[in-house]
Amino acid sequence: METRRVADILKNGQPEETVIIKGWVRTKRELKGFAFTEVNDGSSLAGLQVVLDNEIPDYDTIIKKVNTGASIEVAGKLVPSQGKGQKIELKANSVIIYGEADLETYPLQKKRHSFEFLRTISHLRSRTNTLGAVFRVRNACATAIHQFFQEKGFMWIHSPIITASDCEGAGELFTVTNLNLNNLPKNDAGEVDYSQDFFGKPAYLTVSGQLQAEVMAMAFQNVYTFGPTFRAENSNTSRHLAEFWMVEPEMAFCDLEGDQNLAEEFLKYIFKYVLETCPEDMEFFNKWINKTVLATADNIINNEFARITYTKAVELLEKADKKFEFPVEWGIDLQSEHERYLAEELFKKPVIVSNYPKEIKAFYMRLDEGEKTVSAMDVLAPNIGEIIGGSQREERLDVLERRIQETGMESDDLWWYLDLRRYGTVPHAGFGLGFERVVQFMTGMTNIRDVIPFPRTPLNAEF
RNA sequence: UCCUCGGUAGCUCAGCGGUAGAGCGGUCGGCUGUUAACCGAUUGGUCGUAGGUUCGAAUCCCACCCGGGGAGCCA
Repeated sequence: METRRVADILKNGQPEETVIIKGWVRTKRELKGFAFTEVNDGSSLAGLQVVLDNEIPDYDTIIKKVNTGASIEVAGKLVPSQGKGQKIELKANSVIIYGEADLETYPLQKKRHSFEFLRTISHLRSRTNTLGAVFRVRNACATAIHQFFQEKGFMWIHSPIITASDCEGAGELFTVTNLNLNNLPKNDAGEVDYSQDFFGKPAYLTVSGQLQAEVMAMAFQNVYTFGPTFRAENSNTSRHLAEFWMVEPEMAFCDLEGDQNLAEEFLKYIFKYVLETCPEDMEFFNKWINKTVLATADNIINNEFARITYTKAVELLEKADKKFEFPVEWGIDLQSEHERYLAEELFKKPVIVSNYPKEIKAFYMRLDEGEKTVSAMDVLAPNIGEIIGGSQREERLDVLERRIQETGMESDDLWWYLDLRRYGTVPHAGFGLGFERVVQFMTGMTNIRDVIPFPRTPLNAEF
């Protein structure tokens, strides 16, 4: 007989003759001669209440082993519940114990734990309500991303995880090598001789798939990457990971406005999708984690994002009735406090800021008329800050070469990137989005380490 | 990396120079419909690590390690 998922049983909500479920015991309430237990199989936030009484075979031995954390299989009858907390419950006919859990050492209790503590038991924390809900939402979010792009005819492309050049210059890189670190080959100058390394030159974990996405967009028009990205930056914040997932769409024949339109449509789509597919989990976050989660989602879905230029943003900040730690003037990079003011206090919704000074942005962003600004845009979200960063790319070979020089990049490494402008260049644009930040924003979780199953941060790679 | 707060029982914390505490959890007992069940009893500690001050240090000082929050960098 087929094993049923608890989510389906609860959704159906009807009595049934015989049902089998498999899962992990969350709680047991033992009375004289019978017991209630809640079994969770990961399919939903709510578990199924199972009633065990001394008519089942081996009741006395089984009841001692049905403890929080134990894995069991229950066969029985779905009946209307006499209690108040649930519509139906499973009256067990028989129970199989797969694996016991020693209550004296099992670290998860029937009460709330701090997220800090749960991080020290990442191999078990997914069995808690909150982390369970987070990872179901994370999955829904990933599904929504693929569905959004696939529906629009974007091709999912697989950018390399190992790259041999630090093209974007974004942050510190992790080196990839198979040289013997205890006996490094040296050249005449006493430096490490990478010609003897696996790739014959230094190699790194990717910090962005953007340049490769541009390559593929020059053949397939609309593409996106969705995969892991690495930064060896020593950042200790609630918004940074050394290993995180990034989504990077790239569109040929597209300008900055089209880029902004896609970003807005994209965020609306995934919020809508998650609300529709994980209503129970979202209610949970709204109740226990952050009471503005549902209102925020509603705000995203039903309002147009504000769109202002950097120049306008600076104007607004200069006349803001608020004292900033970092003073505002045209030319500065916007600080966290400035971004927060715009998104949280002034507009109270996501704000797209565009056309930043060229000095504070990357070399590949398209130079605007007047050559003071570039066609960049950031989507700033309340409580999270920058959630999306994108731009129209510089498609003009001469301008791009000039910008590479100005920003001190090594054009020899970029020969293939420049070739895209030599052969059939087109205006194109794209953006990057930190996947975990979207999950954070959506769930209201304050620390990014709690929205990825196995967080990688400085000094932390245990699991 | 910087600023700041913290590290005491399995968990969450109180104690802040003079015998190491509470709640929860665990264990045992009670209870025929529980819902983080309830009631009673009980168990549980190198006070992050190493130095120093003191008659005496969980408590004061110093260094280091680890964690939270904020900042920088960014996604």
